[in-house]
Amino acid sequence: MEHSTAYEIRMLRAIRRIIRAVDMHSKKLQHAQDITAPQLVCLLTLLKEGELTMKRLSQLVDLSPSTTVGVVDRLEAKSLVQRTRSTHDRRQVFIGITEEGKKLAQDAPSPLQTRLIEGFKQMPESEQVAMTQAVEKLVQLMGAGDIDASAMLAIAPISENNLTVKEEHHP
Amino acid sequence: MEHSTAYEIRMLRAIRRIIRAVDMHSKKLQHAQDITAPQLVCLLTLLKEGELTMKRLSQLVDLSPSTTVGVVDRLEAKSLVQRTRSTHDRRQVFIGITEEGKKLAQDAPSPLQTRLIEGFKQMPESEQVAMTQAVEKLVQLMGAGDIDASAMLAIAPISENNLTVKEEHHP
DNA sequence: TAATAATCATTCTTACTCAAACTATTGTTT
DNA sequence: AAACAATAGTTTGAGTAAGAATGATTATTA
Repeated sequence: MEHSTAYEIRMLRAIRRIIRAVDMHSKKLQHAQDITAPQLVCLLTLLKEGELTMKRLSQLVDLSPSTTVGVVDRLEAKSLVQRTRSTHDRRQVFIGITEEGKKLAQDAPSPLQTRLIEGFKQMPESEQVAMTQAVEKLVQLMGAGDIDASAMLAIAPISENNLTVKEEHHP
Repeated sequence: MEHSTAYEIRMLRAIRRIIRAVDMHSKKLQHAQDITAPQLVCLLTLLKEGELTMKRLSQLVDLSPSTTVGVVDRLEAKSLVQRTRSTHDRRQVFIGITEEGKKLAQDAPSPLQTRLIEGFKQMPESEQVAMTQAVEKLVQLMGAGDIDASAMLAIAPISENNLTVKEEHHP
């Protein structure tokens, strides 16, 4: 095991636990609200952005198109979204949220665990920043940072300066 | 969206990207080495620990028993591990690594991405510590911290002070 | 214009993941 | 000993995930 350092192993284990916790929370959501985390994330994205093509939606939720098709299928089966073929470019399909979907999305719990949210809020903001940046740095190291520009703009610019905490008002 | 702060959204997105990066790396591994990350993690655990019951293995690799069964099935199909029913307690099944499995495990790449490993090594150790602790703190917040005691002891205690980085020497 | 390339959504296959239900076995109670 | 509970492994069902292949459509090139 000469290719692994101690921190690497800890990191790997931590990542594994995060994945598991996310999945288990999703399963709980499914049981209680009849909707899973990926489904809810898609629905919230559609609520916020309006009609989207499959490709654009898959980019926004960080899923491959083939996966997103399945998620949308399940949402459509529950009448939470609907598909409309574009007339201009008939390859495209617009996915829109229904009234029923809006209702569900608006009073659904956060796709992130309440436990995490509560703990997060109780941390001093400096720690929130540090933690978020550490995780984002991890993402960058993993090469998962090939993000489209618009998404980067939608997210507050990440710089070292942010470590010195400022009050931040978001509209 | 009043239940979400800006950092929460960033965090959620970051987690999604990590999950995706891990999965994609596993798919690459599968293509190149005919073994996936979960399979390799199980194999490495068996190499290190020797024969294990299904329950113990699932605990060590942070997977549910039902999931672990599937992974072991696939490893067994490739003759990398074998099952032996216990004679003392015939409910138990011991899972052992085969010679073929040992060979593969010994010169297999790390289940963690080389890209991450390289980037990680090039960071100053203080940053490695900070990052690992931040991620572990996240795990704790997610309630994925119901870990067996030995694992907890192996991990340095996480306190707020640790986030403001100090040099740390570990034996 | 015809052939070719690129794009979008989709289907198919393989694998991972968990909870819940099920089987077999062992331990405990009455 | 019979009834009951507990435990270990497994099967089943639903969902997530990605890549490869496919079909339809649009854009580009010869």
